[in-house]
Amino acid sequence: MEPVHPEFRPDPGLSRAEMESLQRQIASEAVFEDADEHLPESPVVVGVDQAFPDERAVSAIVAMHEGEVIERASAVTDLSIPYIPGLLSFREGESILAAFETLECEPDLALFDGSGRIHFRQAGLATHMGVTLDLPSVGVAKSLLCGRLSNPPEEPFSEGTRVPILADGRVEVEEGTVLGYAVQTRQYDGGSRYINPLYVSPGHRVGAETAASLAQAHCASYKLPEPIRLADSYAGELADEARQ
DNA sequence: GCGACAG
DNA sequence: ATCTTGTCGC
Repeated sequence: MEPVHPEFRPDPGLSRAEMESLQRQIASEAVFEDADEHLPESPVVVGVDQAFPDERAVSAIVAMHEGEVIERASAVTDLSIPYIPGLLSFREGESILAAFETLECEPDLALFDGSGRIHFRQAGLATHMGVTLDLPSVGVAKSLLCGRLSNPPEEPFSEGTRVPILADGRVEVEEGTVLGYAVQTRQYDGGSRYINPLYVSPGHRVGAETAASLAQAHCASYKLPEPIRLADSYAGELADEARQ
């Protein structure tokens, strides 16, 4: 699929100020609530993840429908900027969009490895990609970029726990706005080890509660939603090949 | 100056 | 994220 808003393509050649300005524009176009048209009964869901062999970015997309993998797509690009917290989508976005351009099926929803609305300018990777493609999207991060937990219960959180993530002073939105949820998708029973929660937020055309529900609904036996987990291992395979 | 920060 | 050995627990 092609970008519906090519003007939002993440050009790594922009200055930092220009990138941040574009993010504010993207955030204003983003819809952080459920779309009027609900998702189909059995949606095609894609998981997106990256790996970085040497100085290149490998983006992998795994498309699933009713629990089955129906397509895999990928792309490799050279990296032009370093990792800068808050500007991740400008480092990885080019290869992600290139991979989407080779995807033949029409996804109804995309799950990204990284933040969506949980971002300084409310325009994390999942939001940037979702708005650019005009595709409903959800951000699934393994650590918290900004914001704070609201009234967290005692740790470790038990499986199924959801804790609201509220905007703090670092986020360009009214303080206390619900940006997403910490979601404990899996947890060990007793024992000495415990699993950290996921930080789930709306990318585009999805509300915070729905984003959390979608992330949970797509988990199989592991902490990460299955489409993302499969995209992660696929990206890893491709990266291994690229290194040789 | 200090703190803090997805992948 | 990536680079890496060992170690814990089921």
